[in-house]
Amino acid sequence: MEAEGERYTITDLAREFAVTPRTIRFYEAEGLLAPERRGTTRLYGKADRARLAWVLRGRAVGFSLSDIRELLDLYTPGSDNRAQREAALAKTEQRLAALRAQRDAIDSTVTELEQFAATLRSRL
Amino acid sequence: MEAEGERYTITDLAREFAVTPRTIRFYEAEGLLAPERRGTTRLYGKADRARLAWVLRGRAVGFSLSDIRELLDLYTPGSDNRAQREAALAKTEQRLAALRAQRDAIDSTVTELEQFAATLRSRL
DNA sequence: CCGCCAGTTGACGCGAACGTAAAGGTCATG
DNA sequence: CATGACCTTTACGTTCGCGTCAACTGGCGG
Repeated sequence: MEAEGERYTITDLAREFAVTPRTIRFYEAEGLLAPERRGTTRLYGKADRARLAWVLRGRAVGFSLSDIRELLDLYTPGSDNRAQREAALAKTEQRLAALRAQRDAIDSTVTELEQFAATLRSRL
Repeated sequence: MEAEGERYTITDLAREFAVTPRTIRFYEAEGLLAPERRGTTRLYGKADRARLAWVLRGRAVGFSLSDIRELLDLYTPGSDNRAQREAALAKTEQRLAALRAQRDAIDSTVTELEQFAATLRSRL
């Protein structure tokens, strides 16, 4: 089976995710994407689209591109020996801890901004 | 009253918040801090300390330094006419919306990473 | 007075994440 | 066949957030 399904051009994805084609090519140069080619033109499938979505959400939560590459590499099992899986688990849990801390920081900031907004409204 | 209270040196604050003095000076150059001087040496008070804490938490949630400066400027009322307060309120609520969106992104990512961690553990 | 530490101001450097030409290939359409 | 739309690569430019000297200035202990 030759992976039937939607194919997207680079500008399709760029529009859908509100980034520039340049950005998508840059992610490919960084090893985050690897679309097929028809000639020289890139052709993206469902999986590529999902990876791109992952990358962009990673970026939205503050991950660096190399962070994201690392996580994506964990997702795609590769040669699966025990030590590698344990390392992957450890790294994943580190990320989780950092994310929860970040969410706490966001919550504090939100609370503070809400109070500030309230006092602003009260003075109108 | 001459604002009695603790005074901190730059390295005091640097240690307390786990940043380098260079970082603190940089924030001052960016207009985020404005400590007193005894001669040329910087002296930080409680308010400066609080501002620094704000800056660092802002950075932790992904704000740029100019974002942070903007928010700090809103906090310090300045010349308080009605239009300005309404603008401040609008900007504050934009920030709030962005922060909530970011928290949602974090929650999604956390959920996904948790599932991934679970499958990793099940394969050990 | 000497050395040393802690502070200061430039000024240049750097990695990350793209933007922005410059120069060209390919394909449809009039 | 020429024009335009869309794709490509190569390569240099830019912004942000500091790091890293370099060179200097007090203040303090011995």
